[in-house]
Amino acid sequence: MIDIKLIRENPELVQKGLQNKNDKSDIDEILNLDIQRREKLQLVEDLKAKRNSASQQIGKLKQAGESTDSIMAEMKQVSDDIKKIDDEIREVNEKFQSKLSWLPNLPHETTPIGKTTDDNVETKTWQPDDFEFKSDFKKLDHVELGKKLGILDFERGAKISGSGFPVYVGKGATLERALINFMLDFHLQKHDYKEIFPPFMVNADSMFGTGQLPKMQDDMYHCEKDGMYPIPTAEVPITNMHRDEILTEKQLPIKYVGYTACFRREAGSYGKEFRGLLRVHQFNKVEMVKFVQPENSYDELEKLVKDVEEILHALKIPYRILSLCSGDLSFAASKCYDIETWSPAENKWLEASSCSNFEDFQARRANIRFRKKDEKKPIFLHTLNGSGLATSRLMVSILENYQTPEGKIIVPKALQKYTSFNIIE
RNA sequence: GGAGAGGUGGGAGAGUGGCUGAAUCCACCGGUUUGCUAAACCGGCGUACUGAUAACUCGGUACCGAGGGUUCGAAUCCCUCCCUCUCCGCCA
Repeated sequence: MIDIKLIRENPELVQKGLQNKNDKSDIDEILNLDIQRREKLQLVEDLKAKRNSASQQIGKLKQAGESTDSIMAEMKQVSDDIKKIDDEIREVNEKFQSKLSWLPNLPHETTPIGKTTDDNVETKTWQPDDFEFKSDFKKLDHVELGKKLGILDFERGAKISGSGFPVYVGKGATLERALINFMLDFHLQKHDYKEIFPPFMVNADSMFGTGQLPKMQDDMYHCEKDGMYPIPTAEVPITNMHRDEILTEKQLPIKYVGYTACFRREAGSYGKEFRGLLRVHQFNKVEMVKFVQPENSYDELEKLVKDVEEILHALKIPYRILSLCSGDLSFAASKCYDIETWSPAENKWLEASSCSNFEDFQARRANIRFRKKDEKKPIFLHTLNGSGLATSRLMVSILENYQTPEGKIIVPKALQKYTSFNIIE
């Protein structure tokens, strides 16, 4: 949520930021509702003050045994007026809150201005020193490899659930599990995160808190009967752990890491991108979430990216980092880095991680604050998260990069102690 | 799914129509005393919205699980919903 005070004080700045984010919302309408709302509020609160003091007086008069009929009749009228204005306020307020909840976060000043993915800025590329994968044989893509080795079964996934629900089989399943465990252990042991294993379904308040609702409604699965949403990312349950809480300065920064399955409808994105594991409805992801003091959040974002990079260094997967442009930023983000891993068969980069600073946007929605020494009021903290990483895209890069000319897969060294086999054939 | 009990400030817990934004205790913060620590004593201690002020602050309103209702007036009475706990049933 954008601070209404910022909109009041600096509407041009907010409007500009929204435009840079390709958002067409009109600030004037919100400001107008805000004025209406405050005018009515003042009116009704004066009446309530009047009623409160009269009521107190009635109490005293009654105790003294005096008549209260005329004043009670007068207050009856006041109460009726109050009820009417309160109804009007509720109506205006609902409209106001709803408009406000559709506004995306504003881009940070270091976020490159741009409209589309073409405007994203590459900040780094990396490949292992002993890059042994560039040999010149014809690389099979992950779908062919998966079929040939019997480790991925898309047809049966489609039968039991639908397209976009892959089945991992045999050593494929073990490799997937190894990858998850490796990444969790790595972040726990090397980066000092606390592990969380959250629910995979959340309520609407949680979805609102992290910014999925109301705007992304159609991108999510929804169990209407129970009002539950299967999570699109662990960011949602983990960030909402501290919803409506006031933390202490000492507790910060809080660093959580958790594995969850992720569920996405991916409405309207069928086509070539959907091939194999490239875009699926259910995938696995290890996610890092941080709660930090505002002045530290951009340092923490850089550290978050480093944490992701170290995983890829250990796995020896080539990658590049993009600083997303304003137009490509997600709804809640102020700044975001995408980390993309190399797929030699697809001959392109695949987004495997996204590291974002939401500043206080989510904290406002989810009402997450902390108490700071010498500050009278609790302060909204900053939240960040990053995938560390999503296994489906990573799996594509692993299979394709680690294939041999014979069509076997060498298990990356870092994963071998988790798989207990070194090769898939 | 059935039956019962309950939801009050950071925590424990009082309060059954006006003097209660809420006793008391604990925690926390500041101070006094004291070799240090502790103890004791004194003081402070919710949040949001809104208005005034250059600011320190001051005023108004709201909040006792949520939403409605009754009433001049609701933590307190009524209705609906949600959640927690106990027992029974079902179940991985």
